[in-house]
Amino acid sequence: MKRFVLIDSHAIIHRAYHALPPLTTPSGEPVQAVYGFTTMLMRILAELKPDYIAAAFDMAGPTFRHVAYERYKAQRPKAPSELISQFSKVRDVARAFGIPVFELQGYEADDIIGTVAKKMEKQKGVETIVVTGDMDALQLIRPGLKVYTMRKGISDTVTYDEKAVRERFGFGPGKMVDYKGLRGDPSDNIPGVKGVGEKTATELIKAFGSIDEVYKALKKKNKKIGPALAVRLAAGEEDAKFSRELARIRHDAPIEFSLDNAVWSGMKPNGEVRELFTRFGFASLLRRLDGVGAKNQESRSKKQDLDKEFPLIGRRGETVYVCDDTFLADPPRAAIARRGDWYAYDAKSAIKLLRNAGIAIKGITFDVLLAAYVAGQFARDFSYRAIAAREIGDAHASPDRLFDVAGALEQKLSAGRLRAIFEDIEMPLIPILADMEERGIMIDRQFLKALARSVDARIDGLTEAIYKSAGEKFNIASPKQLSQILFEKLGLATRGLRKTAKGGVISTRESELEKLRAVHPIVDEILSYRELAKLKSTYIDVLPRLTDKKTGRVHTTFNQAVTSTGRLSSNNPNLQNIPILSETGRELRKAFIASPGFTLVCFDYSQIELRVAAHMADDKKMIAAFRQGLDIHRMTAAEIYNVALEDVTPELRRAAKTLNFGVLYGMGASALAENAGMSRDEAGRFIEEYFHDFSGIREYIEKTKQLAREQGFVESLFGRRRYIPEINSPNFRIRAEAERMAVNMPIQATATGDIIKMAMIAGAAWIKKEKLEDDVRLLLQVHDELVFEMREQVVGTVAPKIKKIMEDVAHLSVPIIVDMKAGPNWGEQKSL
DNA sequence: CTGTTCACG
DNA sequence: ACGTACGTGAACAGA
Repeated sequence: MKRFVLIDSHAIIHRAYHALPPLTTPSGEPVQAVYGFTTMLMRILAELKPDYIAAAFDMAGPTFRHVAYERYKAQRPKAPSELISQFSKVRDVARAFGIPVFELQGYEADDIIGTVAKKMEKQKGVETIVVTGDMDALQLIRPGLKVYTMRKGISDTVTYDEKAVRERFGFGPGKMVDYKGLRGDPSDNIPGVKGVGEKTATELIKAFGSIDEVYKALKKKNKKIGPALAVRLAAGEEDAKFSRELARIRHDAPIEFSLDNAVWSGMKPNGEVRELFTRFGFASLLRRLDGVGAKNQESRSKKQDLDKEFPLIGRRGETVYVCDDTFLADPPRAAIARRGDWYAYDAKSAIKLLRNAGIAIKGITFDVLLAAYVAGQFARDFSYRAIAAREIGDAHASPDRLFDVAGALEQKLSAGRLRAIFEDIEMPLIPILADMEERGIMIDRQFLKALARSVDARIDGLTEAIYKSAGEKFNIASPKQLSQILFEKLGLATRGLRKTAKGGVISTRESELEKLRAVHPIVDEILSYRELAKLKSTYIDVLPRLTDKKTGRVHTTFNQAVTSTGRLSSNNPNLQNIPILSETGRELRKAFIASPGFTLVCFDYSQIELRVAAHMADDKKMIAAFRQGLDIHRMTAAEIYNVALEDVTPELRRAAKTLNFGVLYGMGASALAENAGMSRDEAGRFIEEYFHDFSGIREYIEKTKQLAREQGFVESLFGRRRYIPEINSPNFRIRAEAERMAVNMPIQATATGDIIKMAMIAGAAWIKKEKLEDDVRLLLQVHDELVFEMREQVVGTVAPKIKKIMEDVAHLSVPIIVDMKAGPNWGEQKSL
């Protein structure tokens, strides 16, 4: 089977233009779209290895769509001149590569694509792959035609065939135009039916198959279409049909096309390409050009001199600068340079990038990203550009100025104990996180699939029930529509209900709906629906997509420079907020499994924040309680209610627990009342009593606020800082908010910033010392919890040791206790 | 692109 | 009378 690659240049150019930062040639002309197109082209050539290739372009001037519909793309601002100037450069690149270019006055690139794709239908034995950045092309998919496009940015690519479209949308490629006709597309100014969004359009197409069938059903008063939706559909019939035609890619453009003119016989680095790359400043691509075709994989041995293996970008005395393409971008995604030691911006990314190339880097001593994060000040933006702008006044500093940036930050780390936080905690954590990310955690996809089916069935049932209770169909996921149904149509009482923050609309959040449970059966149904829909769309549907097909593992990214308290955060996917409380949530956790031969072992710090608070506040009563191993919530309840420990009821304990945590965050009487289900007065007395009994905590809160006012920042036990300039704001609300942050930060930072990170480092060091790397692997960190997988036979000896290391990593005036649990997966864990 | 809601610690 | 409990990431609606 031969392969024909058809490039939608226009879409790629737009995508690259928006996805990449503004890169320029040495003479200052914008070229990021050209760069993006070129890297994409080179990747396609390497990855897809085409036998035939062609590129379609737009031509300036109106197209038939403009003639038919004057509002078409009217709202879209005219392309900026920085983009327009890049179109011809991209054409030059395509020509220099020897790729035939197709364009036609009055037609867009995708119409040319459609036409060529149509002609290819008859061509047997040739598979067509359309490369684009535009989901519209999915309508072209058929047996023998796939679409290669980008999920986000330009490097995250995905190939759609018929099956993939069905999985993603629930219907086949042939239905895409009908779908878009209903849904519309704001970015193309395609109206669609007003009031019908992605979800409703999907449901309609799934149920009826096409716009025409939807309207036939509407006329026959099909029960699947509720009254509200029926009104919207009726009003939008013309729009729907017209939008469908706008969305339809044409396949009758008058062009001559023959495969014979599109033969690709491989990349031959020629003078023309070289000349262009030089002119555009594509230094790294120029070097890569030499590698194309000459596949000398063995030369990538680990011992290779880095200078030879990686594109140098400079040398100054003893200093060597290394980079790859991500370093050349502006700002670079990662950077690394050598001056005796290794310096880096985002060392974790650099380590992973180099590792993928078969090169192990050890001994990175200074990460500009983390230094800037630890030095903190008032900054939130830690992009290379922002840091460079702050530290050396040059937002466009190239990576070879890393040392200058590092030098400036080096000074700032002299403040307080910041250097220790940086050198002893953040820097050593880097390789540990890199390992965790690369290792990933195994997912049981069969299990997830089964769970998806059962959750789906329950959602369908609830949807039916809700429509029935409401007397009409509506979008349950829309707070606006839901509010309208609940409070207008069904007339549920709104007294005492909260309004939303900005819109002044009555809130439909869970804590409000909770109050209406007894009033109407629909409330319960909605609550259950919400829970399941959230679980499905956020976790169950997403995890399989992010799971590596070959290894069956998901790889999160731990961000080390985001939070204001020194915590890590996790994204893509976020594995720090996997449900646990609800029954279905726990079910989901069962999908996270240990590798074959391994057991999942979890260690969590028991009430670590409260223990840290007792220590930092030096609160005698609380310290005594922890030392005696008392149930702290029970003890709090006994104290403030003035009852004996054994007389504390579960209700009292629950209220005390809310208070114990609430106080750490500066909770007020009204919030406590709301939360613990008591009156405001009662809550007020409760808090008063609390501070009377735990006077150390009260004094600590006052002292912390005072300190924050005086120095403008607060500190963790180990000297991590958060600057809070708003602490002296004349605005009460802002000041109060700042005070709560000031009180909370030292505790949260000490417990879930410093201590757990120190434990990770100590644990990793021990594992290494004992040469247990193959048997014991840290997989996840969830703020006060570490998740390992351990080979079954070592659990008995290793787990107690890890527990001990975690408990001994810091010495407080109260014991630090770690609870251990183990099991075959994350959902079924038994205490060890 | 913002607001709302909700998952976790 | 009010938005008053801290720290995150993500999906979705609607403009």
